[in-house]
Amino acid sequence: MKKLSVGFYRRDNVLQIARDLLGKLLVTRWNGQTTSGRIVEVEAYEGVLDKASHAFGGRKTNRNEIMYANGGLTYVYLCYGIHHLFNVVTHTKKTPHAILIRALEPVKGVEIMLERTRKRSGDNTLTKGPGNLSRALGLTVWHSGRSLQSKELFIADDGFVYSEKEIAASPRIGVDYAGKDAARPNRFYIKGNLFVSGKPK
DNA sequence: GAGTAGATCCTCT
DNA sequence: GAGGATCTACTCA
Repeated sequence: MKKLSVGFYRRDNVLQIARDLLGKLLVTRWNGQTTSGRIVEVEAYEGVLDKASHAFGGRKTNRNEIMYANGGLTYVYLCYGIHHLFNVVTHTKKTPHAILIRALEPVKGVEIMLERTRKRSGDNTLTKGPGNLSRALGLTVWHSGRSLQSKELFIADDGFVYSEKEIAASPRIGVDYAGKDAARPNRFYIKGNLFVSGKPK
């Protein structure tokens, strides 16, 4: 198992990176508690060109300035006053691409996730959807702007790969306000995986 | 089982 | 002052 290098995040094709993240392990390690999960659903946000992105048209604020940093950082932000959404910043400086991690398949520390989410049994809602997965891994805005090269928080490759035919693309979720950009097929997920958000098949 | 309202608060205009 | 990259629970059938 090895950490993904910064070179992985700094490529220019955010859609390719999003697709490559499927099957990788997202690992958090704090307070002596290790939790990890395999990424099964992501959404790519194409910076200034994408109306659904916080950085559309070159918008830059205190909140989203992390998107303008070099790839390989986290960008966590609070949505609807309740949910923390975990993103990975990609590309290099000045190009605010980001990838939203929407769902994981729990691998390690399931009990810890249950405790954090106050659930009793490990059903498939534990890390289904960006709000849930952030809660399960203990991610908050406090972690925004951190490096994915640290030992507390990183994405690793354990050699597992999904085949091309297991991966599906679709429009993104919850971005209807983005006009025609809402129809972009920037969401990638594993077909038939129980932890992918939306309606189960 | 499906559809909808309410939660809840930070950020930007 | 409005609205958002969401989730849950409750209603109704």
